[in-house]
Amino acid sequence: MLESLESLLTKSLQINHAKQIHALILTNAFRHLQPQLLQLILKTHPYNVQTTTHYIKNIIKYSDNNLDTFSITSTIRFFSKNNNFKHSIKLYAQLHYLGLVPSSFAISSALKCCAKVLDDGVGVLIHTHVFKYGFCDCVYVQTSLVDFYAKLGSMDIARKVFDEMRVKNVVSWNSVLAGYVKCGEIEVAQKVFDEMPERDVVSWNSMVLGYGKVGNMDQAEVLFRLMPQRNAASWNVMISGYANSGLVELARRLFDEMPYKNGVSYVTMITSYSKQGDVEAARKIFAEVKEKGLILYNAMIACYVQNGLPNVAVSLFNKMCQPDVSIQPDKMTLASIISACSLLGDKELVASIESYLSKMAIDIDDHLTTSLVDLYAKSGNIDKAYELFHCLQKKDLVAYTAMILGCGINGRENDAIRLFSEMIDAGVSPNLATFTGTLTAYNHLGMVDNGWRCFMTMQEFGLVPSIDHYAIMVDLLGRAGRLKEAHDLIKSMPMKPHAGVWGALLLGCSLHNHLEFGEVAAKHCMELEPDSTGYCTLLANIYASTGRWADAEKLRKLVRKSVFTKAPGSSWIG
DNA sequence: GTAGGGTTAG
Repeated sequence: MLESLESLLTKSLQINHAKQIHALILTNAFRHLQPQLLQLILKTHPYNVQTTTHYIKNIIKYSDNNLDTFSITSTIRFFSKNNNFKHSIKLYAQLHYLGLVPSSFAISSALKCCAKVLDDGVGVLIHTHVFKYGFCDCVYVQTSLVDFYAKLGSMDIARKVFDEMRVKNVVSWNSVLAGYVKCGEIEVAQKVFDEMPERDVVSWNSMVLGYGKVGNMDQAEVLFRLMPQRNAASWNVMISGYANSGLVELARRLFDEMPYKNGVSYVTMITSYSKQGDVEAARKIFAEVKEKGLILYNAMIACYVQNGLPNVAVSLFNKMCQPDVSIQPDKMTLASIISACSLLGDKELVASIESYLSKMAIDIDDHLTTSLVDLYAKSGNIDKAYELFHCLQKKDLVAYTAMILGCGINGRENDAIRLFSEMIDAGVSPNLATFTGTLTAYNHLGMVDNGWRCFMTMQEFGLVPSIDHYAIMVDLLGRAGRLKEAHDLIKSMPMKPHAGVWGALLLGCSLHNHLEFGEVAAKHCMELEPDSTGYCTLLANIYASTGRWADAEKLRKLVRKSVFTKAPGSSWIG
């Protein structure tokens, strides 16, 4: 029986056989055959990826560590191919733990995964194995090392490994080239490109990408026209290059011109239009695609969320989950949907997302955690937000900003300010949103001087205050009665103040009964928003409290009159 | 080995 099962295992490539044998082996008696079982499953693919993953995990779990290098390597490659990089890395660690000698395949696959998830710990460990097990002349292993360090941004090490390679192929050259492109060193990349003994379409694409990255689309275009052959990636890097330079029309022209569009092309166009705020153009592209995949849906959903249409995003999400479409959302989808929930304040949807996360065993990474931090903070559960915030592997700009804003709207201004200085100490650079949150906190606390100092540090971070930052500062100064400073700040603004800025000054004036600036501010407000009566009322209050009763009454009459004449649709007079 | 999707404000 045992013998026949073993020979069956090696011979059986039929899917139905594979399933039967699988069932048999799981009945305990044949545990020792699990390495072969793994091979069988990986060779025949009797299940879909999800089920296969599930079984493989179980087989490994119950294998009593009797797996061999070959089965583990195949499994590492299976996980890697299905974007399950963390599992690949874990398995490589297990291989090492079992005292098995890794193959060149295991090493290069595991390094690839480390590069994908930027796991420098395991990656560097694998580098020591390369020496230990003597893979110094294996071009695949060495190239994976170059690629790993290049992706990590450690170009000096990548270069060192590359220079020491005795045998190099075009992929090795492309790896260093892509590394220099990635960190924006286009001159060095150009030098590498010139030195290359052989170039293929990937080399050319990297150069086109590199020039696009540094904003030199002219040179990118020159290379694009010059390259001996193009593939879809060539067109796509040009499209995203133009899109990232804000030249969406040129991107679109190439998109229309390209002979064979693929999924990436559509997604690139949708994302470009999304960044431009042109939701309708993005939606048209989306509608054009016949076979819609997960990434396309993700791009469209993100577009809706980012452009203030969370409800549309949620309905598209619901559509993709329906049986006739039946696309499994992943953590990217969920990050956008959580953001939508946060904007909508939809408690029911939040509950269903939470159960989905646990049911589908979604890998909750820092990105996803950050969107949850924002969600809980915005919905008032600041303790839970804090808890998740502390669970983050790496607290980045977005996480700090979400937390600072969250504290601000939950009355924890002191926490917001503390988090701000914590983030600066941690070497994380704030952006405009961070300052919005922090300045708002100072504003609520009425801490004028600290707020002012904070405002002044914006330029140290290379930031130009937006109109809203000015509005917060005017509000802060105005409430504190420092009306001249507020007025001076408005006059110094490089952009035209909107009604919110003047309104903040007017509010300050009404709190402190300051007529001179109050009249100036009110005049601007009424010019900018002639339909709004609130400004008249504020000015009338100033008149009244400074004893100018006649002016006050005149304005109030005006207000009453306009209430009766304006906006008939919303008026009870009808 | 090159190209595409996610999180923070308004």
